[in-house]
Order: sequence, then structure tokens, then C-alpha cells
Amino acid sequence: MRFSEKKTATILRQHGYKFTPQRRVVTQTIASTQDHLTPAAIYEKVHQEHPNIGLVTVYRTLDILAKLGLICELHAGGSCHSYTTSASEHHHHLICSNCGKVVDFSGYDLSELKQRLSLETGFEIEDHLLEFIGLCQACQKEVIR
Amino acid sequence: MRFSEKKTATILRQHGYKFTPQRRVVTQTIASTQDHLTPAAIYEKVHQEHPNIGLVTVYRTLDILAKLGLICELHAGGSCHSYTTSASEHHHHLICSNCGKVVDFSGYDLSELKQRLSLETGFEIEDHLLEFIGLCQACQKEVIR
DNA sequence: TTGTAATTGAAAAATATTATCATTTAATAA
DNA sequence: TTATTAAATGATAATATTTTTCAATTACAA
Repeated sequence: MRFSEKKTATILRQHGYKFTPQRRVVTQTIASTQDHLTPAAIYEKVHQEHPNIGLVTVYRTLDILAKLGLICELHAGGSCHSYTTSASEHHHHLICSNCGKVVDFSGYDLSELKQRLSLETGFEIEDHLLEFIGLCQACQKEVIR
Repeated sequence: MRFSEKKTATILRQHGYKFTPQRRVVTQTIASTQDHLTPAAIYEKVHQEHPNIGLVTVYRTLDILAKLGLICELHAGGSCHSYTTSASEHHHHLICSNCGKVVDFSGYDLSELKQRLSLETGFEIEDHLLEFIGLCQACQKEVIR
């Protein structure tokens, strides 16, 4: 599943949110790059084309998009508070520590581990976080080691 | 491996850092709770017993301890910038979304996935992040659902 | 087209984090 | 044990980040 404006609009409206031009632009901006972006970076990009969109709106939009699963917040590599577009239904991320490029992957099943942990600890597991960090092919050549 | 003051002192000194009373207190504070703590929470606890230890020292100490692997930074459950003691060599975390209790687990091998991802994407993988979030046994009874 | 609740932008407030610097201190070697 | 020295500390200030507030605007359902 690729990024789709119609999907974004539908999901927003389904949850009682309006599909405003600002939200469209923010979503589009995050979807149109391969790396992950911080709120400040998103604001900067957005602001270039749309100087009337404020930083506060970016923050508010990020909160909503993340809550609805339309974007993902990344953590590995020290880059907390950084967002990437949410392409497929359930997936995990592989992040380049040099250029920030994000590659999605899916098809890895953690349910066995989840079950083991439930049994061993008594926890009722709700969610998980799985990310890999490393050097993408392009950066392996560039980076001095 | 449990928390040991001697180990903390040794590792700090091995890396050219001094083992100061402040660092001892911060490390001990993080080790003496089951949950994860934010810098502010750590400062608050530390400050009660040692009013002379400042917030800046707490921040500086957390950076060093994290870098040396003596404490772990947690991310799942919206609690970025939250720390827990680092018990065993390599392990992952299971976090209670209600009370913040952290349970370590190890013995789960991601190397097969790591290899698959390397092959598929060309990435040279450096590290990963794996955390589970859920309700611990005690909180399952308490929390209204 | 209209009514209304949601959204926005701007400014201010609140939080969180980092830099600076004079003073103190841990750890090494004499 | 003492002297030496580089590292660490605490206090303050500076910076960065995020949230609140509120009047004006706007999306969208009726």
C-alpha cells in the first residue's frame, strides 16, 4: 500500500477530524521523502511552500496522524520524535544511521515471542517496537571508517 | 547479573570517567526502582536525599551511563527519554503501560532476521531496538477497561 | 447556503535540554 | 600521605522544544 491522499482524508474523517489543506500538506511532505523528519524539519519544508502554515499546526497534525497510524514515530539511532510515512498495515523499520533513509519491512512474526513473554511474565502484551539501525548501501561507501 | 556498585565504578574508570558520589547516587537511584524514570523524576528522587546534586549533573550522568551501557533508554509507550538499569549483557525490555514496571528478557535471537534484512536491503546493520509494552499482572486487576 | 464545531495562526507560557565558567574534587604519582 | 592536575560539579544563563490560549477562520453536514 502506497501513500494515498484519499486514504488519509477518509481515515481522518472517519475519526471525526477534518481534512484540511494544512493536514494534506504535512502528510504529503512526510510521504514524499525517504528519510524520517523531526517536527522542526517538517515545519521547515512545509513552510517553504506554504509560509502561512505555523509550527503549532505541524505539531498538532503530527499528533493526530501518529494516533491514527498514518505516520510512524521512530526511535532507534537517537532520533526520537522523528516521523516517517506509514505505508503498509503492520510493518517495522530499518533506518540508516547516516542519511536517515527508512526502509520498511514486514513479514516478521513476533507472536511466538509475545506468547512466551505473556506466559513467563503474566503481562498482557499490547504492542511492541522493533527497529533496526545501520548503514544503507549508499552510505557504506561514503562514510569514513 | 545484578546491579553492582563496583562494576559501575570499574566501567566508569575504564573509560576515563571518575566515580563521583553524584554518579553513584544517580546510578543507585535508577537501579533501586522497578520502573523507568525520566531525567526530571531521577532528579527529584536524587534531590530529596542529596539536595546539593543539581539537575545538570543528572543530565550529564545519564548521558555517560547510557553511552557506557550501564543504563538503558526506553521508548515504547510514549515514554521517550526514560531510563532503566541495565542488568544483563544483552537484553530487551517489557514495559507496563500503567505503572511503568520494566521486566528484562533475553534469549531471543534476532540474528536470522538481521541477516535476512542485510541480504534484502544491502544495509550493514549496526543495532536494533526491541521493546514490548503491555499490562503487568498487578495492573490488569486495577485498570478499568 | 447556512450553522456549527473543529481548526488555525500568532503570541505567550511552560518544559526540557545544553552551554558557560568559576570552584571543587577524584585519582594518580611522588 | 600529600601534591598535582584534569575532570566534574553547581549555579546561572541561554537555547530548544512543546503546549496553552484565544480570537478569527474554515470544512463539512444538514
